[in-house]
Amino acid sequence: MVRQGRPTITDVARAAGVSKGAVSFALNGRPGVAEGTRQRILAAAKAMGWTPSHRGRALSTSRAFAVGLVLARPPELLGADPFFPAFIAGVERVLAERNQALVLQVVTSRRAEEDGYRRLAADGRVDGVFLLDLRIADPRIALLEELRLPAVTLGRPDVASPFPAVLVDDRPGITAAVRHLVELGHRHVAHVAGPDHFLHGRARRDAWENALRAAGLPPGPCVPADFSAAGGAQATHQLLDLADVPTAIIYANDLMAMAGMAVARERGLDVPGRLSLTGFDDTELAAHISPALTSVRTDPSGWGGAAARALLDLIEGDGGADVEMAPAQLVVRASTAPPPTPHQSPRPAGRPSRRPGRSIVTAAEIGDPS
Amino acid sequence: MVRQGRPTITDVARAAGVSKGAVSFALNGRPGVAEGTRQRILAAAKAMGWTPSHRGRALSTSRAFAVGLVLARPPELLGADPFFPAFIAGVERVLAERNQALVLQVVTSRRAEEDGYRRLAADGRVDGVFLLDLRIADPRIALLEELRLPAVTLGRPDVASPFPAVLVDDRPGITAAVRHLVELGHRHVAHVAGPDHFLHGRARRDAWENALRAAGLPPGPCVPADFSAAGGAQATHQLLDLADVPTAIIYANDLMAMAGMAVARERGLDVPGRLSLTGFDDTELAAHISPALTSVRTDPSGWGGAAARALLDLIEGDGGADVEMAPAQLVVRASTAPPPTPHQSPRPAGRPSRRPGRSIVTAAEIGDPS
DNA sequence: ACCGGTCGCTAAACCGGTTTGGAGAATGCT
DNA sequence: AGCATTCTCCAAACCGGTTTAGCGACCGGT
Repeated sequence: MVRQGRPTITDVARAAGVSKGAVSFALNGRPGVAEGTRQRILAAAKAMGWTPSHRGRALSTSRAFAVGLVLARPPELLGADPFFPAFIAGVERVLAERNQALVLQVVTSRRAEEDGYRRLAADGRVDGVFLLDLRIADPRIALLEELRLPAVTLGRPDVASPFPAVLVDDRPGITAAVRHLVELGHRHVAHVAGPDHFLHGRARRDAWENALRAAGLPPGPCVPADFSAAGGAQATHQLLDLADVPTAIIYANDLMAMAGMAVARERGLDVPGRLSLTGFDDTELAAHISPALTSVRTDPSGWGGAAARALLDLIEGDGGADVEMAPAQLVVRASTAPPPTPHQSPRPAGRPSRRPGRSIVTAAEIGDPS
Repeated sequence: MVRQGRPTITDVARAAGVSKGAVSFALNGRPGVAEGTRQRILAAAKAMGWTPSHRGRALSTSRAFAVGLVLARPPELLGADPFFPAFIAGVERVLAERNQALVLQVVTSRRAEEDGYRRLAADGRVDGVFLLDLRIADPRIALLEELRLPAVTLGRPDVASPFPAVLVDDRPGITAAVRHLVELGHRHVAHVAGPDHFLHGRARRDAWENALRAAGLPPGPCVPADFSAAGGAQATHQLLDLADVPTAIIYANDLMAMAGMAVARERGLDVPGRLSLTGFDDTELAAHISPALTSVRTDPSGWGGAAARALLDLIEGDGGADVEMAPAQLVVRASTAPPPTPHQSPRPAGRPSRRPGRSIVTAAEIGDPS
């Protein structure tokens, strides 16, 4: 009689002439099974192509062998932001090694986001989750605690958090951008920020402000936007309508910077001749627009890998420590140049040299098209 | 004594004074349980906050209550392509309604892709999968058949397929783009295509070729690229290096078109004065670059929703029919204009009027910035 | 009053693993 | 040899649901 369907542990046990328990022990490398028997069992398993049923295992061990990610960005932004796919790719690389799966949830409203976590927890679909896009006084931390759902945050929350964090620091990149512009002679450096309630948006803005102050300059105007191209364009219009037009704008992401570049062009302002622009993310496209966009390179895929490792370690019981990631780096391209009216370049104290060092690299070094 | 952990069906049964079976029947709305008893059971369940364990149910019903998606694009492309996030968002909307989850796998090599499906099937993690980016003679169809994994394809495969398809047709969009350019007077319309092995890349190319022939024009040069900005830039260089430089280029996606626009600018070619360009996807950014990009709008989110519905129906047993989606639409913006040397506009037979009809819309109509 | 059928429910088997308690054999030690 | 210890393995319980077989009560019809 031909057995139909997948073989079960019982079939293997019968074939190897042992009990179910023995097969389980042999498979999981537990002691208490003679080496010869173990080999015989494994051979039988392989012969009949048996893989332990994930469902059976999940039930008996109360584990899901999966982790979750709830994305709560508006759909139009999701598509434009290169962050998530890269992050997820990094996550997957690690998960695949450990035979875990990623359960994704995309929601639009904040209310739905909470439900998303609740459902993930209630269904026991996942053993842990990633917490991205941290917000000021993020309520999700308490929620996850209440749900007893292990988590790893991307960035350090501003509230007490029991969860390990993957420490990403956007500030050095922004600081380097400001310094770069100041060195070029800019004195009116504006900022188009991300939404106020995001911790990372706030961090970029603070870094911009602090770097300007450190250079002895007053922070220029700052207008918060929403990371979308439309928002970037609108913010740029606002800045260029000011009486005292900035000579440089630091955008919180590439998408807004690219839209801003178009706005400048439409208004007849040469970039970088009259206006310098910098982005953030270093999208693939950044190097391929004209002029090529000076941007801050981050490593979302690396973050994803680190976050996945941290989360799995946390779930396994060991780990729980924060992991620090390399700081973001400025990539200098063609969208930045000295300002139009040649100021006496202020040369801030210490005059950071432009050598490609920790936080500034040139386009050529990273293989940009010539 | 306080029960710890989540209540189980046994707890509910005890509380309601009935057997496990009765609770199960009541919950699932099966006949054979008196109305009064049913109410009592449901009340007890609600009182103690019981939700049936997904794991227990999965084991006993041999269902995963989840569907899978294996993404096999190179990482750098994943980030740049707005397709996936939008598709996934559409999928999620439907899955959430039906209390199903999405298991995502991102792989890089084609070998890993096959393993991805095999693992998904072997682990029983999903009840079905989506099949995207169909290729010529796609081997995955046979693989999924062998794995007995229900699937829904996006587009109609070129091989016999037992799976329902969500029929998306990129061709009308490309056809409209060609017609638009021909109407403007272009006679040398080139194409920067996607990779040859993709069915949709091939379809766009065929549409381009056929539309030109239909207009009585010889197909211009066509260079296949890889959907990346770098690829688009390189392809554009190739085209502009030709002795007979085309006056218009149709790109298979926005990303390549944007990179191409930058290349043209760097070479001193005015867009659209000397060269007209069209994209595909209608990325958010397309409307916000300068000049704004004429592009073909698709509806990946709608496709995702339709695909999810089709897949769930297939899994449930009903359904299995193909579902047809609205054709892609051309959105005319500022990157297209009459060619430099004013040809006698050939006015192809029938002279399709430019009224915003089935497959052409103007930027204003879709709320583009003025 | 008897009989056949339907209704409402319970007990138990089942899905496919993991884990525990203990039996029996082999080994070590005196 | 006798006893304690260790090793190897099995049987059975368990995870939390679904599903089947079947039992008793109630119903209407003759």
